[in-house]
Amino acid sequence: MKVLIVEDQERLGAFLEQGLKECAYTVGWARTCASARDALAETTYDVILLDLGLPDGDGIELLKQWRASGFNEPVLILSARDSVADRIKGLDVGADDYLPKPFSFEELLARVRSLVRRQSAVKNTVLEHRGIRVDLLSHTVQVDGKPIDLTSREYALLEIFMQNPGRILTRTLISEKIWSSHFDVDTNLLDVYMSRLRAKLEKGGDEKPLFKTVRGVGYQLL
Amino acid sequence: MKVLIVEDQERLGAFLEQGLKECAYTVGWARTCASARDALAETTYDVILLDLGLPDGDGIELLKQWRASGFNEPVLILSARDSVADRIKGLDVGADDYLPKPFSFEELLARVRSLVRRQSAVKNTVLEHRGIRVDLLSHTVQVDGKPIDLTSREYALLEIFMQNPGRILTRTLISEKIWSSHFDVDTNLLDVYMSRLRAKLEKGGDEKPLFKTVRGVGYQLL
DNA sequence: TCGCATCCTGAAGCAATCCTGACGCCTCCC
DNA sequence: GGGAGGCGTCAGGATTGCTTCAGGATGCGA
Repeated sequence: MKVLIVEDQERLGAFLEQGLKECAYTVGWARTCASARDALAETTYDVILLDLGLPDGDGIELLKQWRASGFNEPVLILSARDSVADRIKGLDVGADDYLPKPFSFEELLARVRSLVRRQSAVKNTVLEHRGIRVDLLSHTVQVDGKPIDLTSREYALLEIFMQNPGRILTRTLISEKIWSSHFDVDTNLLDVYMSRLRAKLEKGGDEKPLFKTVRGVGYQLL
Repeated sequence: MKVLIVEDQERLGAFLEQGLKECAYTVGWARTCASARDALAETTYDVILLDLGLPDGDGIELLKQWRASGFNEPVLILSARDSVADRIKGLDVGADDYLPKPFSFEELLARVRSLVRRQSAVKNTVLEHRGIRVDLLSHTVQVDGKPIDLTSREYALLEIFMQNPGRILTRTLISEKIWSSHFDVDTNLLDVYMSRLRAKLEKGGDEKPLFKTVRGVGYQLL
């Protein structure tokens, strides 16, 4: 799950970045309108946190342009301006939510979750498949009821598969989601992590393996 | 006192809303599973009234997911299904009470009051977990009956964990609660206090440690 | 069946993160 | 004014996860 922070204040930005990373979001951070545009041109994000007072232009204008050009990811406006008029204006030009500063991080998290959920309609908080349980909120994993320790990379990888059981996921697709856009192709990092996941998830028996390797293409969660 | 009604029948919902409002409850009303999830993500409620037959999913499933993700507000199931099996199923997945339709509003009120009382009774006095006793009123702590001296920071930290045993709490979330909001990210204050807490609370033996550190994320009270 | 491309996986270096003892500053209290 | 205790900072060492690498295994086309 990827979040783009558009915020020029160093402190607040760092705080948000850190906090969201801890919750296993992939985080991008743009400090200006210009770099926000660049960031969105490069990859897609699931949610955008948009501060209004930016050094090189107004966030409202930016949002208006985005919406005009058919861009429809959910946008959550963070702003010190909290008059009703500002709120209405923000929502009018296409923001999905409006959070006045100062806010508690907990509340921000709740709203981000709500936006993500709304976007992907019936997305569950718990994914279950072949005895594997992934709790998207607490980021915990169980296999046949037994809790399994995964590192954050391993978890991210597993989540992608659990969101798409049965589907063949290409290496590029996976790598892009886990290691952000410009991923070095000449590495076997993905292989290594697949190996670790299998080691941690697959039970001893000679059952059907969990992951199928599709040569030259990617992997598939069976 | 806040109550969330999850009910798709317009008539009954309106009736409940009206009745509860008259009794000075703050009332939220969700007509679908999806909006119930949103509502809970946004704020906390003191009691949830949950109807089972919802247009976009089963209430039982919803409740199961909530409980799985560590959500523990009291839930009162309202249902036309009243076989003993249904009752057991509901209570099994974590409902606190079960009220078969049709019911008198009088009775509903009584049960809501009872749930609120039960919860706040538990909430306001003492938290206990793995031999640790935290008295929220006097701010005193005991481990296996022996009183432990904690400084106020240490106590605040412990209280947060005791309010959420088993849940992974991110560093940002904790820091935000203990220190001001928008906490400085580049400090190891939290680490230091975790270290102090462990030193004071964990007993010599080689038992399961009390706190688990989740690298890059936060800590968890086991 | 051979040879090549691809994949698997253990080992090891590296970097980030975490732990913890030491210390200085501050406030409160005597 | 002096002492005690709490708070926050710092730094070195320990730990853990991330990444790279290399050698072997496996699959696939010729």
